[in-house]
Amino acid sequence: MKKPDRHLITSALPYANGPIHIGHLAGVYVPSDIYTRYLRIKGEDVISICGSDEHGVPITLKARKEGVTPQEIVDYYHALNKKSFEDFGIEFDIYSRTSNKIHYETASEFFSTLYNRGEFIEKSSEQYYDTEAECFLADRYIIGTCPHCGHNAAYGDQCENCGTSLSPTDLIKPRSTVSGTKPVMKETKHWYLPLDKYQGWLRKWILEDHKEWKTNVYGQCKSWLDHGLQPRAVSRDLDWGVPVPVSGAEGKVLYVWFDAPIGYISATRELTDDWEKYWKDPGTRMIHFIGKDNIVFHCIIFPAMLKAEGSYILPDNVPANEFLNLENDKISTSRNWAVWLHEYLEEFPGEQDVLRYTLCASAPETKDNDFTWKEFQARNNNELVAILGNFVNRTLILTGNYFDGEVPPLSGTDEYDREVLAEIGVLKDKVASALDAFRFREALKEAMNLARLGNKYLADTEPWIVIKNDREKVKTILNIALQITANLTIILDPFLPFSVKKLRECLNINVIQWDNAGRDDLLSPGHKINKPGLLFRKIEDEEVEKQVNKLMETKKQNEEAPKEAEPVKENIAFDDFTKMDIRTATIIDATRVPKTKKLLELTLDTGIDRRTVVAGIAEYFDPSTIKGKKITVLVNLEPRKIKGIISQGMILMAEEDDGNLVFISPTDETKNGSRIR
RNA sequence: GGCGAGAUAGCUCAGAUGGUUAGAGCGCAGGAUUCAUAAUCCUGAGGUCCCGGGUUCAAUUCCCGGUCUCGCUACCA
Repeated sequence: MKKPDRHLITSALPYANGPIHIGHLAGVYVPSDIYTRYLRIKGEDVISICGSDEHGVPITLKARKEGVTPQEIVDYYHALNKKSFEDFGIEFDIYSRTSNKIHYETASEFFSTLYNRGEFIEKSSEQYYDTEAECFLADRYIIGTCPHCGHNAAYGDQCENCGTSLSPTDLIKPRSTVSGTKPVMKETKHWYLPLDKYQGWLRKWILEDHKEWKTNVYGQCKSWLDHGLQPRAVSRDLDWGVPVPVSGAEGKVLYVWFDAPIGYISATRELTDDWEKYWKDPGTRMIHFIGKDNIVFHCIIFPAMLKAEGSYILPDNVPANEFLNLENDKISTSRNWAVWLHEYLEEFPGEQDVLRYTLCASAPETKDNDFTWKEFQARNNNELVAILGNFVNRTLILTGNYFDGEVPPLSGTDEYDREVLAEIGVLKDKVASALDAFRFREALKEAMNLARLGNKYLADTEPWIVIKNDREKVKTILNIALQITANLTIILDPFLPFSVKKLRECLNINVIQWDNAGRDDLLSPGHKINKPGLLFRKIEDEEVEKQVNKLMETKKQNEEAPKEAEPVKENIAFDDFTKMDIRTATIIDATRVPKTKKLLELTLDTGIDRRTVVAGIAEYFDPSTIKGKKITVLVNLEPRKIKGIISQGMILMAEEDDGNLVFISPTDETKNGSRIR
């Protein structure tokens, strides 16, 4: 492979509606930072780009809920996250944001270029419109009754109660969250990027030219390509975002998926006037660091955009990671189930490297992985303290004790000495080839093996015994141990920048470039080292217990008050109630509806007749166990065809907080068809 | 339901274009050692390589079918 002239590293733009947590770090920012630092210490031309993604509906919703403007929301999280990254040692060359003027300009220009060239399709469709607020309603702005679970505040894209994904037209009794009124369907025009047009070259570019991409990435792309790509809307009716730069497009903005990746470009423009060199010169190698939820955008959609524009380079690789769980549970911002970066930085001051190390050592590279505080403690105490910190400490202390802190000369090596010295170079190459292939866990393990090698070397040569009758030999031994230590400052630099900085101070040396790793003369004889300080401290049981308790407390709170009390629906007239004909009934037969996950076809004896009802309860009940069950049923619901079966009525179910469903059954013996009122 | 990824030692993961005893780190057990934050070093125990078929002289590896986990997607009360 030809060596690139320069590197452009991008890290997924974090969405500015919440703080950064360990899942973000392990999946995206720790690997991207390690990779960037690796290239830097190799002396490569590299820039690392990131910033806040500040548009999109969720931010407008959060703003509305908190009674502030979207700008205030993004200002808050942008500042918080920017500072957290800085404090954590994630060294972006720029951490920009998509509400910047330069981003508006860049995104508008990008759109206009494609627009003028006729790359978009214009299409009109009917969408919900709020006549009072005079605006179109994004899916999330519409709430109504969930057709699945009856939850009366389901969003137009998803019901948060039962997790079902919806479209706004599915909602029963939709209402606008803007004005509270009932929205009407109205025609609106949008622009679409015809992804299908790029299907051919995407297929070749990914499936043939990039077989080296990670299997999860490659497989996901193949799946999309095999399904066939569809045109995708690039605009939305919303007032928060980059306005569509076309006359007659008032009240329309660029869809956030279109504007966000352009954020990489605008951030680069903000960073340097030379930005085109990084984005348009084929000598640049672009790498996107992302999580698995972003694969399709970075491997298919953004490249299609860049290709359509024509003057940009395409990514060379997209090393997407899987997800990180926390103490056996999915990380969730809304459930507060996370280790937040800004909190970690406060609670473990000066210990950035411990988290960097843990997250890298068990990064979700090939499959989802679990973070536990116990493992965090073990990694710190058994590896950072016991292997790395300890080796460095004993070397420096021995040098202090025997040679008054001066590097002794290498005075004659035996075969074992030479083997050990040679091994340094071997390990360096292993670290490099692992990093080149984005295998960060393996790279870190090999880097730590250098410290292991040091410990073994000291144990085998026993300078504390040799000193008694062969001082010359001890000079050689400690020289070698010190050379290993100096090599550690190079090889560990990308992973543990804070500790390596401390170590350099102890050794009284400056940054040494990567290519020098493997050498046995990094420290010259007579060089004075400083008094050693400990690189890492042990983390006590109480500290991790405290963290676990904090999580347990969160869990408890979630269980006790898992939901906001559901608002009581608006009052209805007694007549409305009497319109409903609810009866007791018995389930006579139940079978699964083929090719569905949730549906059961029930045959009921309602006392009036026998009828068929389709119910979405298959996930909770085995058909064979509910036959003969006494239940209640709404019998005069308008019949509806579901999966080709006419459903005549609706079973009444109580839904518990965890989504579990319970039949509403009479507690005493009741004749089928008894009316409920 | 469709698609993608995964399933290997108590835990986290490597690995083999099929071929003697399947590896590493941590944890565990025993030993050595004391320069070092009781830290290190050595040795050892631990695996029906998810299950069932098939191909083969030989399968944990290839093929077919299934189970479970995660994700995307569809259908949907």
